[in-house]
Amino acid sequence: MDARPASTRQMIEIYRTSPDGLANCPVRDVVQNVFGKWTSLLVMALAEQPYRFGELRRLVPDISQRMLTQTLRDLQRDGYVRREVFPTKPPSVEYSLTDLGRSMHDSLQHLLHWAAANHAAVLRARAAFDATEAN
Amino acid sequence: MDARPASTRQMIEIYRTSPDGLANCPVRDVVQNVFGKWTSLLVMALAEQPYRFGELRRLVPDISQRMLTQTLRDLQRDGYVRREVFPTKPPSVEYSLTDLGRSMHDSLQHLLHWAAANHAAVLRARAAFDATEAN
DNA sequence: CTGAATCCTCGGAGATACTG
DNA sequence: CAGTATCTCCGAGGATTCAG
Repeated sequence: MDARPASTRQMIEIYRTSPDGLANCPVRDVVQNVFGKWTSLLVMALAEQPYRFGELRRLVPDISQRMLTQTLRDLQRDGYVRREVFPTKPPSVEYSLTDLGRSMHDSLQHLLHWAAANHAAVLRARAAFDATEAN
Repeated sequence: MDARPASTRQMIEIYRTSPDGLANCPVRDVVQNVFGKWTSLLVMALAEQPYRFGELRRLVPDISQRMLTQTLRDLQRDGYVRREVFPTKPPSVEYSLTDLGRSMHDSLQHLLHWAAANHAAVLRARAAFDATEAN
């Protein structure tokens, strides 16, 4: 429809023409998993440096240990995170980003920084919307 | 902590030091709302051109009309989408991206394209993980 | 220290029917 | 045509307890 190489139109077509309808859409399959409640935060942390389980737990105090375990496992499963076990006296496990994870983080960065920079604008929009909606 | 202007470390600090803990974190507040099941798809569609309600419905056949209404409303509330009502004989409503929405879409693009390009790699990682996990 | 196993809650999301 | 109103279901996510 237009000249752009990977146009939004093409992206929509990818959504629409995926095997089992939209359920197995490639883009969504990836993106949805990136937007769990804790995923982006952990990816950001691990993009900075490798961390051990307990370090991540202290770094993100609000996460439950169940969610930390599960999110790390999901990230590992999708190939974003590497898990290394060191058989020390109390066992220690180190998590780090793979090349795939680093690559994904680079693309995610744009949105994260945009969000940080434009949060105020979104809040203003919300307040204005709620105000005009209240009548 | 380091030289990067908006470093991941700073991003993590933004997460950690937000008013009510992580609950009202600016970054997450924005990002979470962008990753609803249909949000990115609708933003992509509207980034291409304005659409009317029924057009969006046909463009995304799998979405229920309830979710279409609700997602569009959420997008409008956060200032990403403008809603214009034309009092024609059968009323018609047109949705289009605002400047804020277009700006957000530009940042989201990177991840969407990354997802489309790297979906195969993720699938391979998953298969390998599940294989070694099966024993 | 690094998890696994259970139980429970809450909200996202779908199906269906009705309305200006 | 463009929505609202209910009902329901399911799974993400949390709290707690147990284990290597």
